[in-house]
Amino acid sequence: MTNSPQQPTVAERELCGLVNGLAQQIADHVRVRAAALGLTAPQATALREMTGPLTMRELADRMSCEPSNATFVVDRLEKQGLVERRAHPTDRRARHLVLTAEGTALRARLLELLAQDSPLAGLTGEQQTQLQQLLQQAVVRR
Amino acid sequence: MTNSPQQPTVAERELCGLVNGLAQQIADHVRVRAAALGLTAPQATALREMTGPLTMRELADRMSCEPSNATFVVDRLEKQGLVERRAHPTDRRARHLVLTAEGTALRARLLELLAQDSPLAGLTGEQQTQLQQLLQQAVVRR
DNA sequence: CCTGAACCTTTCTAGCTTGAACGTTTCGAG
DNA sequence: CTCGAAACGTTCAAGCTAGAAAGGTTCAGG
Repeated sequence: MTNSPQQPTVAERELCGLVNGLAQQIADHVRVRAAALGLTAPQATALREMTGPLTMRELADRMSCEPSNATFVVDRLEKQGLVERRAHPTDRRARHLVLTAEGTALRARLLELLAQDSPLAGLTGEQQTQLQQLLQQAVVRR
Repeated sequence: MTNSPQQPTVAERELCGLVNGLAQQIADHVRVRAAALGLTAPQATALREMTGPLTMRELADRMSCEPSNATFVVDRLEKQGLVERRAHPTDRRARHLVLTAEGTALRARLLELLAQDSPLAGLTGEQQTQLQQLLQQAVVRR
């Protein structure tokens, strides 16, 4: 009513497509680097997010997925001996995920690979900062 | 030479996470609206992109997925009587996807639902334009 | 004409993802 | 203390996704 009567929808659909396209581009980037280490893309994403001990729920949040999916991915990582499910020190409901020695080593190699040929190389450092601010504002926070 | 020396890697990982998080947020938005029409999220995305007759490859590109996946999704839409695979007028290798009357009607209702409660409501129109420019530059074009 | 490279689509397999249901544990209200 | 609501993680079914392989088609060169 106040202003901008009728052109939001078209651009918005394009915008969603662009976000999705870039996310896909990032996922592809992770996929090929992960394959070089015998990992799938979700497994690599999980490993990348393991900056320290996490609960399943925390990992799921970092991966932007459901907890049931985190269970699936961690199952695979555990079978490969990269992470361990330990008892949580203060909450018996929760698990404490920790990297094994192998997991820590593989994660270091993964981070090296992921740092090469960034999927965001088309943007300058300043533009990346700008993008980060916009995205932080767009993402719903709870 | 290729990149700036100081703070690229840490912020970049966060940036990728933000892009993925927003894409997930958009997908969730589509999912709930689509469910109200008896569609899944990928089915709704395909329907949304059917602005006119498309080949399977063109649809896959618009959905940012592999052609084999487009085959899967179109199979479902075809079973529901929403789209038809016709012969392509000039290339016998390709299929010509067209919406049925039902498909056209359902697509109209879908677009209405998707226009409500935008997942990008956290940004002003100006910021959305800014975001669009950044994303267009970031997405690899072939 | 013919041949090979490239393209369009489909099939198949293996893996990913969600949502609902479930058992366990925690926490606060009465 | 006891009860119920809520949280954590897992299981299961149904559906999505990529990648490799294969059949048919197009096109450019020889």
